[in-house]
Amino acid sequence: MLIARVVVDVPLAHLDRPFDYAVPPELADDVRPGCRVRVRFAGQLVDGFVLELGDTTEHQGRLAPLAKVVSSEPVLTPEVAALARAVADRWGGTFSDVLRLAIPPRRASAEKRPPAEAPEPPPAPDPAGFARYPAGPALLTALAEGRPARAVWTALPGEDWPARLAELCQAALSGGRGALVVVPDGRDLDRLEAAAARALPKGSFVVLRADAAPDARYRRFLDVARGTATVVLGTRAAVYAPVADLGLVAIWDDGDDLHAEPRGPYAHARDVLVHRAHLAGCAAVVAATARTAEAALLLESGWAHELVGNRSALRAASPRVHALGADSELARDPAARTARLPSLAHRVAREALAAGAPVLVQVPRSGYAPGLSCERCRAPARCAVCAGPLGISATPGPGGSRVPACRWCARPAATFDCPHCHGTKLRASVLGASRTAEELGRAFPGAAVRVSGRTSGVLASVPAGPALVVATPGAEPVAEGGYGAALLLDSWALLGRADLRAGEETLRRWMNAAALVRPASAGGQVVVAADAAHPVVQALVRWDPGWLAERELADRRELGFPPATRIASLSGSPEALADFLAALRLPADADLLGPVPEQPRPGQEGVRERYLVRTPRGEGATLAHALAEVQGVRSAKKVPEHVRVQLDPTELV
DNA sequence: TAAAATGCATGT
DNA sequence: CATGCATTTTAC
Repeated sequence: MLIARVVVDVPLAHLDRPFDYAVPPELADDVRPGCRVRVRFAGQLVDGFVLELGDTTEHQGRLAPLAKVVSSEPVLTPEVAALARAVADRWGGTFSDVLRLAIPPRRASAEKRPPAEAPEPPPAPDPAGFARYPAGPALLTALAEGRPARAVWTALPGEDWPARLAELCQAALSGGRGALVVVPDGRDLDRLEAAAARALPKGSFVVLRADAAPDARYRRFLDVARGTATVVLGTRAAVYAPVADLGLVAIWDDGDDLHAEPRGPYAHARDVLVHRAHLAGCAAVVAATARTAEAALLLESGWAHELVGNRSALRAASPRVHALGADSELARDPAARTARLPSLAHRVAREALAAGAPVLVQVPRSGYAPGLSCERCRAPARCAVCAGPLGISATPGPGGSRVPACRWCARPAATFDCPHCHGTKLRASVLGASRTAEELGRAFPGAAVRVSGRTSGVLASVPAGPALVVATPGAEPVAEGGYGAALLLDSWALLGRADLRAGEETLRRWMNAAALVRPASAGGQVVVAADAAHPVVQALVRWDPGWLAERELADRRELGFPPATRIASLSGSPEALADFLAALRLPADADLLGPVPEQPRPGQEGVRERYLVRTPRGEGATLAHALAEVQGVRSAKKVPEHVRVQLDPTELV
């Protein structure tokens, strides 16, 4: 008798295992490993995937028959199934949670198309693009020969990274292997797609983006599953794409928090990618302009080699970076930043504009005055009704009025009474891009001012020519011919954060902006509004992201934070947490930290708190298993209140 | 949402 | 303490 091992699509943790079903003779021709089926499960008809076919079962009782083969298309490949299982285990989630991210919803119409012919592999790429990196040509050769080379690539400032990543894919493809590249957002994906169109044969690659129409999304997924397209370019969910004969996985800007999956089991694209390279025995490239502590650990542990520019190439490519003194007015008072732009920043901007070049101005937040605080005691101003933060939006209200309002519940705050000191006046604690643009317009009359940010719309690029381009981090447009200068005005907001990653994240944002500036030899200058003695500022001035990443890693080791340790965050109501912890069998050397009250999220009710569980890195698997076990017991008992479990969450205070 | 297991009142 | 019926639990 033919038996199908089926993974059913139910979110219950205690049912996270395959179930055997008998294949009725009339379905035997259609059923295939990896295909979608419907089965009767606890009375209900549920969706599932066939993991494998066999002729034996461990199950004692009578096997139920498969109800239906939804489609014969093998969408769950053995390699992806193994990856999904590993990810679920590593992050304490369930297999079906991961599959929901990995396999897009089916669209029957897309399956009707006959599979296209796979294009011929291209020739190996010209290594000239990597000539400035001593280890570059060897990496290309390794990829073309199908060897599992692993690198942390730190791109030189001004690098045409989409072209380089396309060349890495071309190398893998020339050796007959597939490749997978993950980037943070749609704008980066557009650039990568354009570069791939130049370097790779037509039809050999597909672009997977989460915001694509369901039909197009499934069609492209099928191109990959059927093996017609062997290179996948995409955003974070693409780490699970079923690329045939995977030879290379790569990620761009792994420090960008868009790579952190906000849906369970909350796995980070870089970490999934590293797991995948391990399972598939393929090459891996963790690439960025800056460097994360996680990437530093990959180097330190010997898992990856460093791919960095040589000294002279770095000198030739870097802009000149100026920092301000510690006592500068600008460094201390955000409100003084633009209204009284320090003479240095003013001069640098004026010079660039006079030379006919655009100037990039990086500000921390979009909007007009997104953050407000009490004028007297400087405590952050909160909504009297829901305790959400007050702000002034970028778009003026009726009659051009700018009234403070709650950023969660949108209630206008006509009056303000500070709960700490009973002050009644508000001041801007954070200035937004719109406000900065307004003030710069006054400081440089005659210069065109353009804004790129979430609220006002993100620009992909700006033309050469004098203009002030105000952008929030991550929304900096690429300038044709490079920017003449960049002013980094968001220093205090970034460095002042209590966040564990504040230093690393600040350098990442600064470098991503500064990398768009022309080299110093072409007049490119960067002014950073922060104390020159600060290590993050030093790393920028010397353009040494590796040094800062090593320091960050050492700090985390000292403080006992990831990636040096493994930390699980447990959040929920106090009662649910108490219940959860009572059932949790902590690994022997685990610490339990907390509880700390959690900021209520918009639309969330009741008191929530959070515990952290810390274990040594080597105990991570034990911890994840123990957490999954408790989730299983709770789901079997049908405990109504959910406890959110996140392993190595990005935000750790 | 189907079968099996369990709970519970009822009648001898 | 068997029987019938309702409710809860299981999960192939």
